Amino acid sequence: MPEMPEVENIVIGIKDFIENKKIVDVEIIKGDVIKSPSSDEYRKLLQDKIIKSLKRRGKYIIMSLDDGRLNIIHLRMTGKLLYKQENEDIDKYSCVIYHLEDKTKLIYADIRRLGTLDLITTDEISRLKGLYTLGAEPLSSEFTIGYLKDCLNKSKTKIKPFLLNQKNVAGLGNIYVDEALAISKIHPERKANSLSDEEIEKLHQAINLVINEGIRDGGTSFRDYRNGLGEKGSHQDKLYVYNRKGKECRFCDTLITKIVLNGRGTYFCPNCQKLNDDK
DNA sequence: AACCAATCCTGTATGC
DNA sequence: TGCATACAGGATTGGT
Ligand SMILES: [Zn+2]
Repeated sequence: MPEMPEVENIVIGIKDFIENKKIVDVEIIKGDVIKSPSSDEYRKLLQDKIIKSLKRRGKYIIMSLDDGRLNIIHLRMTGKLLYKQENEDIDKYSCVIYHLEDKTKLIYADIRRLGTLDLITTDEISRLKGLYTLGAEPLSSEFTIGYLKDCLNKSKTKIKPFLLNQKNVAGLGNIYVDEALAISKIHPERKANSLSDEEIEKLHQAINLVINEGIRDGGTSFRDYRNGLGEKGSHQDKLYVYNRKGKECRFCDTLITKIVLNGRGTYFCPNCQKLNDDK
């Protein structure tokens, strides 16, 4: 469900409410989302710990505890992190509830339960391969045109799967990749290493643009996404191609096409985003 | 090493 | 209505 802008909004929205608060109890309803350690250990290790910080890296949420451990949360497709008063009703799909010292609670809820919770020490981070191998963050000083160009030239795959690979750019997902390719007018099946310098520059700019606007709009809410306070985002109203099959391209009025690429629904304008002979 | 299809899981939409 | 099928903001696994 959530890509970088959605995760960023969740973290920014609730961090000030939970930082420096003590976890008085951990209630485990659906323990299969806890990947490590065991559910019992997870609960015991978090009990009476103080949340020192809540941060984001890629699509991961990193909760630091006062004993140095890290509670690593990944929402995958339908995970939510919700902050509520202790007397408020909880989501039907709640999996884990962190009860805080001030009569509030943080709830991990997940319809499909594809999301993951891992409680680790700092020297165990390399065990979480997905987190350890993340590439540069959009909008960061590390994410330069040169960085993108180097990664692209090392790749033999198509540009869309390249951008979905978190080792290249951290935090992009299916929506924002299609949007960035639409804005930079690049066909999703182009080979990553076939892009011209001009196209790489436009793509770099488009990635930063869609991520920045996604964050500013509070994320994209199609069905499940809500921020940490249960509010919808508004970026779904501004999309150029994603989920717009058969609708008019906002640049040229051609109808948006949908294909399946590496198992992911993929939207593009067949007029603005042409496939050259270098495929 | 790197790519890609299958897989995890449940809910919703669509078609017959 | 009932049932089957496809599909969904993702990442890991295993085969090639
Ligand atoms: Zn167009």
